[in-house]
Amino acid sequence: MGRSQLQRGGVDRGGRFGPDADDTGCAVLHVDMDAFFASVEVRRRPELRGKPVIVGGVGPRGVVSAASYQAREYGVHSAMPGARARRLCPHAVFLPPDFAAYSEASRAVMSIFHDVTPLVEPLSLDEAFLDVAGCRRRLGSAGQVAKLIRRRIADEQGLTASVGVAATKFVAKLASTQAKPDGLAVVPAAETLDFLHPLPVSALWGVGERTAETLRRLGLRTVADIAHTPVTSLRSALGNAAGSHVHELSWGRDPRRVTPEAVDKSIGAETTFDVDIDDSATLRTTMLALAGKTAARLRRVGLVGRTVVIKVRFADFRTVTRSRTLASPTDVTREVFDTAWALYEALRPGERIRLIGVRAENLLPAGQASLQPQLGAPEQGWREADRAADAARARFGSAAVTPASLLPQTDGGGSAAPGEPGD
DNA sequence: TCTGGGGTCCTCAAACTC
DNA sequence: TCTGGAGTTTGAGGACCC
Repeated sequence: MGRSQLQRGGVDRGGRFGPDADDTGCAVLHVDMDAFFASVEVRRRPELRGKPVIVGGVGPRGVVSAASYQAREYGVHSAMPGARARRLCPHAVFLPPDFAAYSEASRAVMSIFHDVTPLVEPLSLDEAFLDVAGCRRRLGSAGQVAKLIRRRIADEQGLTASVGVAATKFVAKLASTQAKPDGLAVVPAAETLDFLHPLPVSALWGVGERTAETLRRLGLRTVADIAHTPVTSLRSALGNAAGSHVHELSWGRDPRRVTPEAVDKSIGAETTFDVDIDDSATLRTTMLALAGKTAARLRRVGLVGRTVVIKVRFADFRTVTRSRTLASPTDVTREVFDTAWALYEALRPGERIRLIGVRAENLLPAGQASLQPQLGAPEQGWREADRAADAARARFGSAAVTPASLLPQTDGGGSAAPGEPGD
């Protein structure tokens, strides 16, 4: 999903880069499910087949999470505000996201990948890289493996996927975008630059709206333009890392391997209020719920965080963050909340607030961390309370344990209701 | 047009350490 | 003892991705 609409054209899907192109030297597959969330909804409600279906965009400030190809014909795409999507396609079926269903479908698709190779690197629920170099004797060339995977996903899951086959991750990803929907594109290793150079700069990974505008001001419009610009000029325009990065990609150089296990760098939760608020009690209650959700997720995956970050977005969409690094890492709701709230109190914005968020960074495995209570703080008691609450929730459901301060109140204010508070 | 929620990575400045 | 410089850590912000 995402940017698929912006880099079409110029590629001959049936010929040079079609499903039967020469796949010598290609070992990387990028598999991307087509309109995944919308397709899962259509699969369980066949009466929606052929209709514009939009997942997300249902609340007053919601945005589109996924749109079926019928909805995309009206210009609807992901990340578009729901109100705009409704104007463009008023007869579309709008559905709230059901992440449990999408996760289940994702697990089924990923298990097909794991039947093929252990070298699977998921990027999100609906896409993954696969290294199929070791499959040749058992299953055939990369192109043949791609066809097999597409067929199994269709037969066993009733869903369609697009697959890109190339020598590198980055080119495989571009190829799958070109193949959409329900297609297969193979970029022969020897023809990588012919594939790459006509594409717009925005096709490059890491080039978003801002960077594309900077490059446009330099007169750089295509990947070929970037390739033929001195890397020093790119570095001075974009910064060292980004300048070198786009220059390397423009020559098809991408040394990253397919790496199966990714380590979490941060875990957090945030919520946007239906209406901007300045009521301290609502903010505090919401912050407690977000801290609880964050700490519960840390405990579930066995991690602790050393740095607590809060994010505050004001009514005018300005966003600030504040962070504090603790003396020892934590997964205790109370400690996450106390730190987050202290950061908020120090900020004391005095403006109406649109969004707040809590995040834990500098993560490490709970087993490796020395979890020491702060001076004077009964942390052990809080940790035990968290564990008991986790156990109760596991047994009786997420609503089984709720801090008193999160029980329904009669005042108005925000409508945020993040799940899994902690205490 | 009016912008979600989950993240990663990079840059820069200031503080700190050696 | 003071000082400067280099390297590291922390904090904040921004761009980007799905």
